[in-house]
Amino acid sequence: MPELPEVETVRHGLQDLLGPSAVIRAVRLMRADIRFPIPKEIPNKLAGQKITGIRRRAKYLLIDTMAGSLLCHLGMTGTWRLAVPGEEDKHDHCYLELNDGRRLAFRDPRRFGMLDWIERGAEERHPRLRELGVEPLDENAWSVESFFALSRKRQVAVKTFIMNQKILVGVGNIYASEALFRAGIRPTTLAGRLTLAECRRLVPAIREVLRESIAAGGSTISDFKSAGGSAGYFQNNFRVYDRAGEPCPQCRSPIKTKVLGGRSTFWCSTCQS
DNA sequence: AAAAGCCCCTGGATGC
DNA sequence: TGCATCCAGGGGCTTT
Repeated sequence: MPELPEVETVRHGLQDLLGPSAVIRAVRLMRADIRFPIPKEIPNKLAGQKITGIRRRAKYLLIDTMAGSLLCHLGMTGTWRLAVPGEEDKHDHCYLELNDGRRLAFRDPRRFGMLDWIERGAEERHPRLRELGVEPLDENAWSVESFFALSRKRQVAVKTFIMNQKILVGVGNIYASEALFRAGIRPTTLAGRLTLAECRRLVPAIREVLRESIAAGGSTISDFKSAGGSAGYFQNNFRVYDRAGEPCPQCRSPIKTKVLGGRSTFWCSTCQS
């Protein structure tokens, strides 16, 4: 589900829900593992801690306290919601019980998500965070020139390349197709064959589609919701994703689809060369 | 080092 | 209504 805009939407929603002075009274873990084992010390570490901030890094959420951070990846189906009494679910894996009586629930039916504990100051040593590429919306960290340089000699399709979290973070299967359409580049183009001119279109196209989606509250497919419970509407703005056979919004020729690197891919063979 | 394939898991949509 | 099949926002791990 969640690519950068959705994770950012959840982050923002959690921040609004929690406000500046939320305190965790207790943590309940309902299972020992989801994708990976959930550290058993999380309840002890978090009990009594004030939440000092909610951050996003790549597709990860970090719930910060003075003791350390709860690291969370939403996988495909992970959600954080304010729990509604009587709506407990078998896929609720973790509850954060707040001092004000509210309960935040982490629910993840497919269990592709993760929860981990990062001791304060140990963030840059975390094995999952250490290997991540640049934040595409960080104007200082990412540029056309650095992207062009990184792509040299890479024999992988550009769509797979921009979804590689070690290169740049946050772009998943939806926004990869959308950004390449906006840039007029075929998903199957080898990354190493991108011209500088193409990179000059692709870098801003990635930024543009991510920003637009964040502004729309992300894309709601199936049941994605922000932590505050509202749905995003960027799915209404998809130009090619999940539109196989429909007319291209620019030229009316039918949108094509094929599986690339195991993921459904959508493009216009007239507008993208 | 880089690329390709397989795998984890549940549930919804579709077809018979 | 039931059952089988396919597909889904991700990414780690193993093999080539």
